[in-house]
Amino acid sequence: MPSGPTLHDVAALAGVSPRTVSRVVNDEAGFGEATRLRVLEAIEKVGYRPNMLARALITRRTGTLGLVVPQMVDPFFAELVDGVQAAAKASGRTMIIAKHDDDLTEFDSILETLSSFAVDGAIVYSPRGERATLFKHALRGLPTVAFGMEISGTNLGSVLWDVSRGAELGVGHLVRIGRTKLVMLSHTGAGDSLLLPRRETAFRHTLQSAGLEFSEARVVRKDPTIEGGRAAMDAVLAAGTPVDGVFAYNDAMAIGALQALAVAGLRVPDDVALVGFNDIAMCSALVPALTSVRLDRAAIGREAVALLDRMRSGPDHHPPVYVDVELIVRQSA
Amino acid sequence: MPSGPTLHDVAALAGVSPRTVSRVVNDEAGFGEATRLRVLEAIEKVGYRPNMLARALITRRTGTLGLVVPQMVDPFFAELVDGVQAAAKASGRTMIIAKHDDDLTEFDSILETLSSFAVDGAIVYSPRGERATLFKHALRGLPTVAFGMEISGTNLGSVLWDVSRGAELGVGHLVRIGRTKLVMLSHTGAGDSLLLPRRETAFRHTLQSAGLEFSEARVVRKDPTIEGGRAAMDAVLAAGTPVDGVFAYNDAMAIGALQALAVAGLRVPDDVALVGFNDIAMCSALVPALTSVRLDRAAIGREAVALLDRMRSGPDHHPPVYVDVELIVRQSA
DNA sequence: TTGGACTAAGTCAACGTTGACGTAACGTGG
DNA sequence: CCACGTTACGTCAACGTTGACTTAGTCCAA
Repeated sequence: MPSGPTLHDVAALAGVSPRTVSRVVNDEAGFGEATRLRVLEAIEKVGYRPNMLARALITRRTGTLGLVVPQMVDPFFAELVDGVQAAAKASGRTMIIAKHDDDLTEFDSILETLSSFAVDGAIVYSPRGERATLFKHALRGLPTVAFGMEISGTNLGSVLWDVSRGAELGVGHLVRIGRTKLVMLSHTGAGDSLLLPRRETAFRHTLQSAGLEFSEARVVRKDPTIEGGRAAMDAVLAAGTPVDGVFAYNDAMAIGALQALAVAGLRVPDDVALVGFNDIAMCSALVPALTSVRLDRAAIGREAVALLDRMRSGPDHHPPVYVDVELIVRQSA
Repeated sequence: MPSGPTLHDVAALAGVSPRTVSRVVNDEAGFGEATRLRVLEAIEKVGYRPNMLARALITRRTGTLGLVVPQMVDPFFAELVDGVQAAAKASGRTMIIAKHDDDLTEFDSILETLSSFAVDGAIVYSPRGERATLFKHALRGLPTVAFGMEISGTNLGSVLWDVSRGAELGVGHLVRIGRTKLVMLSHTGAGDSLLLPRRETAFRHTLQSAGLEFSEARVVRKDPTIEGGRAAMDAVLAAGTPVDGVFAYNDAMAIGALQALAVAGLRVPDDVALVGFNDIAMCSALVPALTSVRLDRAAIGREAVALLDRMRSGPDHHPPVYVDVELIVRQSA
């Protein structure tokens, strides 16, 4: 692995000092036009590229952000990654993406690695909402923005979406279109302790404020996957629970419900209306297209990057940032 | 952003020279047991973490690999990323992931960035199979493994999967289960020029060698998406082309076909058997579960990392590596 | 003409680590 | 007890860049 040409090589060729080349490269002031041209020509000729390692060693800035998510196979996270990366790119930064598989030890070591590479900040989806690790690295000097959990402090901020309101929107829509026998397909939720209960609570509240019956039998909990959704829907049908509207924990479960309903010969939305959560891209490609609560991933990414910027220049404490949710009505409800 | 404790801080506390601390940290030889313990204790006490930037500046190694893909929202790529990352982790390395959105300029600048961060190697899915950019950066010293295209040279290798064989497997299976009126849902294929024709060619060859009719009307080309697959299948049905077996360009198109067939009241696999390509995770969650040609993403990742290792220590030229494909038979065919 | 302000450079050290080399102390075989 | 190898360190420079400071020259107003 050759090291490539350095400032010195360029300087020698252009007949100036390395410091001057550095100034030209970084577009600082303090050089003449003629010099600038000679230097640029020399840079071109030797194919010089700045060594980020050396630069970062001094400046302590890399122009790089770290993004840490549990996984990327779930389209929700894939699209979240996309949104954050778009925002990072828009602000001229490179992204390092890593995943922790919900493993706390790995999460810790990823943050360690990011720190040792001197990323300018980290944007993370903490495994099971874990907080201590976040505080630890933030205190050591890693500016961090957490997703989906309310947390703030020195070097630590958060971006959230209002899950309760999203659930209200979804369930409210089912009520508004005249559905009265609602069921929620929820998830067993070992992790995600922060966000899960809100959806169920909102489900109950919305039902009650609409004067509709609520009972524990109207919440079925399975894995938050297609198979889980199918199993949950099957369980509802097998139990003979009357149902004309379904609110799913996420889109994957909604897709599973769609399958189960099709197999059972029930039409969507005629017999049963169906609302998902997250609005992954696939929602619009389903038959019938899935009504879902949208989280604007692009906005989330922008807010996270913007918050990181504010944290770097502003005072210690920054309040959590909330990103709007929105109901996208399609064919399924 | 504080810089954190350095070797010097540890050295001062332990009463030794920084060089000795460095030796302990890197587990080189040349220090006594008592010293080792004192140093470790001091490291613990001050919370020392090595600065990767400084280390990499000298050693020219970062223990980091770069992975560059067109995008991550397509489950195929998401799972590919997963496979590569697992392999990198298994060999003790960190991954930097970036996406280029099929933009050649961005691809170039990503490779530039990776070089300037001194990654130990890059694993890339080149936009539209572009080669020149790969050669350029490889020659400049970035060891690179390309996916899905046959290329090799100094610092440059490739990992491929045999698309033709995959297509033969898929189509052959349809023939073997007695289907005689086959259709291929292909894609319009601006990009992917290398891999696309193979599938169609294999489709034709397999048909012909089974003594079945082939005509251009039996290949319909649309976008490689769910919607594209649905449109393609609709087109086949609308044209009245007799069909009892469908081979799709990828799983997304197969899912679209599944939808179109359901809407048309045709049963899968009874009326029409269906085979996808890639075997994304969702295949097994569909109803009916989708038979698909599997590319082993974990194996692909392992081979790519292994090839990179061989390239770093071996001679200049390494032949392309082929990863096996396999037909996963489920309910749809 | 002097002095001050400004411009266009150059010099040197430092960032935190490791490579190359030096050296004092100790052990060991003859 | 001397020569020699080995162990356990220490010293110093270097990696490629930028921060802080210096310097030489120019321009202009007083």
